[in-house]
Amino acid sequence: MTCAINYAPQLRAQGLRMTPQRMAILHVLHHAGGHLSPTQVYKQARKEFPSLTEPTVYRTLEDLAEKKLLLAAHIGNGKIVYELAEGQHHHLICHQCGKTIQVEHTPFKTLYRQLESLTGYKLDSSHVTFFGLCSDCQS
Amino acid sequence: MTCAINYAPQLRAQGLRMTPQRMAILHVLHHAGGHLSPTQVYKQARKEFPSLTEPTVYRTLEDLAEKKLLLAAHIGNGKIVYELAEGQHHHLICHQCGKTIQVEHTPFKTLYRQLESLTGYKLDSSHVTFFGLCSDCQS
DNA sequence: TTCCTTATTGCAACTTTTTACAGTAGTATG
DNA sequence: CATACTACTGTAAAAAGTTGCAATAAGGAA
Ligand SMILES: [Mn+2]
Ligand SMILES: [Mn+2]
Ligand SMILES: [Zn+2]
Ligand SMILES: [Zn+2]
Repeated sequence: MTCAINYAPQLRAQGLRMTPQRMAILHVLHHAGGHLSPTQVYKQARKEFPSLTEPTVYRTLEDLAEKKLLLAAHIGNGKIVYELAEGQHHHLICHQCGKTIQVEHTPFKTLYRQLESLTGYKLDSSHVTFFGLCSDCQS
Repeated sequence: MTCAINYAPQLRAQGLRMTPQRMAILHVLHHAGGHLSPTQVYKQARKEFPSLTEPTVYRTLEDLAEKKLLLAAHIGNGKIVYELAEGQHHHLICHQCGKTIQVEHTPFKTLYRQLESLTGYKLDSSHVTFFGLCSDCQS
């Protein structure tokens, strides 16, 4: 739990404050080592900080994602999950069996540059989800 | 409203049935000419078929998207919208001002091929959303 | 330490989305 | 037509996510 205090400087740098609620939420995500849904975060973080409420969890996850401390991923049907922002990557999900794999950002760079010069948008290159059939499910 | 009957063969080909509920939903999407949220579809389709219920709308939108009659788009924060599946395209959304533009699939083809040979996944190349800053919001 | 500013939280009410299951109604077939 | 099969729908209830607002508490300054 104290490990989460290490995020205080990053928060402060973004104009955010460190609170026990945010400590609990960051701690949960820190130890999960993967993607968690808001509900999962809520249930687990409550164990460490029982008075935590849902609105706080949803707001915190959104705020921390906006400030790039977390990554949000859309995993289909409007489901959203979060993880600590560490390596830059994207996801491929099999919509037959659900198997998910990560891919580095590197192969995307060319496309991103093309899109940027084509549209004038400056893309933030983060955490896009693609769907398809994994090798097992293609037969 | 009767225009929606034209989708019956496509439904049938996928093992689905044409019902008055689906007629109403397809009709709404057909005349909207853009992306609608499930709630918007529900409210509008009720005008044409007042006994329509929410579970039917959510199920129908998912089913029709799965069978490729509709496209689902994740537009951030777990929000999802649907449109009739016509041209193949993707979206760029400005997360400052919300301005959304379409881009053709063509420039994605090379990347998709790379990812497929890299991962063994067969990607379905549909309707991905990217976020960034539009030209106006970059200053 | 104390004070001040304002970011953050909890509360209460609300909206949206999901679930399980029993009843209904497309549609193919004779 | 009449029948049978089963995809589809509505109901009722729960779960998940959202909103506005008043009270609280970080954390910088005095
Ligand atoms: Mn990830
Ligand atoms: Mn679209
Ligand atoms: Zn698979
Ligand atoms: Zn913009």
